[in-house]
Amino acid sequence: MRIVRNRNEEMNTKKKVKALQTYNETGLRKTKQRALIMEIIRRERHLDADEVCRRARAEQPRLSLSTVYRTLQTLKEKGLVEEVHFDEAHHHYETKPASEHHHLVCLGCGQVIEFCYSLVHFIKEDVAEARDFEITGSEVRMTGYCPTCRRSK
Amino acid sequence: MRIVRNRNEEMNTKKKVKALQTYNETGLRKTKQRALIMEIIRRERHLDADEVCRRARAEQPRLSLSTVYRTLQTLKEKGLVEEVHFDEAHHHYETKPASEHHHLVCLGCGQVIEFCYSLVHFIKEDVAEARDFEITGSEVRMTGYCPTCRRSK
DNA sequence: ATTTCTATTGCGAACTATTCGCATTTAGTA
DNA sequence: TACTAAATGCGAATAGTTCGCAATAGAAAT
Repeated sequence: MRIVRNRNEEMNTKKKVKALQTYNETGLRKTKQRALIMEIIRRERHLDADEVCRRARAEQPRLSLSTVYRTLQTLKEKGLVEEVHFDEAHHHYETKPASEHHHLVCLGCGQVIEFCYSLVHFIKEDVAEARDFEITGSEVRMTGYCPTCRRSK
Repeated sequence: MRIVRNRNEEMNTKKKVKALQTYNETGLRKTKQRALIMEIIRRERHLDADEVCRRARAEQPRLSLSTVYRTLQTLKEKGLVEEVHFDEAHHHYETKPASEHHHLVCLGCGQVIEFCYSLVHFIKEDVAEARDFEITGSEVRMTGYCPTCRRSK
């Protein structure tokens, strides 16, 4: 564990409120890189880090892949971005959605469909109670074949 | 796509039946390595490749990590093993369970609890119909904190 | 039991995803 | 405008996984 000495933590209440109004209430500095990354994943969902970087470099050619990773990590910690896990051995990212949703992945063409299901929330509450867990996240992923890919098999 | 020329495919029916009785109906050759890997993941659930390899080497010190990866992959294709995805950027494996189950992971101590929920199956059928997908797999994962870890926070 | 055929293995190198250290730049203050 | 710490870019390091290939070893045929 390292000690995080965040500017905000040292401020008095009045200043803190002011600070929190900058950059989307996160207390993070506004940078072109971060804004662009945020914009890209807001526009297109469940990209992986490399895809984010490639898209971003169209506008900021010198953007570093490390920065992309660091930024996604930071935004995830701030709760603005969610990491999703498909079958692949790397992560995908998306802006935190208003309503909880889940993923249906076609193994043929790779398309990802998002779907909502209030039952999932119910399961979550139920599991939390049954196992006495404080549940912080849940992810439902289904894989299969879309109509088109099924036909061409 | 490469052409798979499997011995069994060339056999006549009579011989084929005989072959299928060897090594658990899979048509795979019986090897010490494969048997050991299978035994290890049957005994202990959701290990990752490296953990499987370390445990196996207690008995077969020269076992190669590549073999572990290849074997898990093969067994997965044959439907004997399932790959599960936690938050980490690598896979975990378990023998295919009799009944579909899901995972609850404690972010504090890392323990994994398996739970069953027939509702999940219902959701699966429902999504399949609504989106016209042939669904081949589903995975539900919840993360949070167990009672013990919650107390020590 | 011996031979034959090819699946499987071990090894090291290659590859992909991710993180880290550090010098440099830059946003937000004072 | 100057100061300070956050954020960036770069290249190296690490972790997980796959690949190529020669050597080994199951299973079928003799």
